[in-house]
Amino acid sequence: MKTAKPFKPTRLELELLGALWKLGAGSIREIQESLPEDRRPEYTTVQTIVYRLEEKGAVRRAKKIGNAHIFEPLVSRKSAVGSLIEDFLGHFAGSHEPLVAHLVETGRISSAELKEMEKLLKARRAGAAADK
Amino acid sequence: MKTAKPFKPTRLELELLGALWKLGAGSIREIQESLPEDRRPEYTTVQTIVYRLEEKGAVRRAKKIGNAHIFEPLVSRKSAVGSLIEDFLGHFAGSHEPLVAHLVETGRISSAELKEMEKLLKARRAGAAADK
DNA sequence: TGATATCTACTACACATGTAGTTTTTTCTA
DNA sequence: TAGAAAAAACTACATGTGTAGTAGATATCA
Repeated sequence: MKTAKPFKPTRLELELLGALWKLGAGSIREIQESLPEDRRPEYTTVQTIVYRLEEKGAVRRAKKIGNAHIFEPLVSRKSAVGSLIEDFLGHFAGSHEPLVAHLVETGRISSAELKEMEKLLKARRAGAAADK
Repeated sequence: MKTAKPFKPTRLELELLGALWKLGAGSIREIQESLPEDRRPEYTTVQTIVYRLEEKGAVRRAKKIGNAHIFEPLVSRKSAVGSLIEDFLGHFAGSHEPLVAHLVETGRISSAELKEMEKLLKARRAGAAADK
């Protein structure tokens, strides 16, 4: 079971994909307007990025309403975020200790999250042998 | 207490800085040759990157041996890696759950590391009030 | 000291990304 | 149906990054 397309979005691409994941699908205008006012690019900028996402196979034109194309995501948040993380971890080939240490030291991880991680870890260990 | 310069290295820059951190200081040639054979750029490529690191204030010419300049890092691994992580976490503004979940799901974190994190977390909590 | 090796300094270039303007087409609306 | 509004399609451009070549200075060795 391969995870299909490892699409690694750039900062802006992720931002727009985030909007699409929330919206489900939407026009350029809708995408643009769903972005937080502080970092909301011009309409044509959003358009450019969406077109690029289309070229990269990350979104597609689902239908047309009036004269507007409605775009829908073709990659899941999970896979996109996964690619990002994998790529990032590449920087730490070997040990991720600096990463986890930093997360903890800067208070990025709460004890609740740690608990959650423990649970996940246990579950993973339990199912590891049966991994299919 | 501000952490001085938040220098965020690129992939290659980090690679070269890594070499310098290991070496302590070194010439372009030494830096180049200390890189793993598989991804070892041409001498001039290393040179270009080191020059850029110099412009960015991340390294400096410490001295000259023969006709070769010896460069030394001006940023610590900790601060550089910290910047990288901070930047990366920006992608996950809000919740880092996708990140930790991914780390665990892909077996990136061992139970030993989790234990370590718990310890760190406890220490942090204990010292939090006295944070100076 | 002259040839050879090495290094520096400079230049070049393609590709990715962020950013947005201009022109053309389509669709409403008075 | 003509003009306005909206969107599409196309073009442009600066910056950052990876990658490396070339020319000229410098050191070293026979």
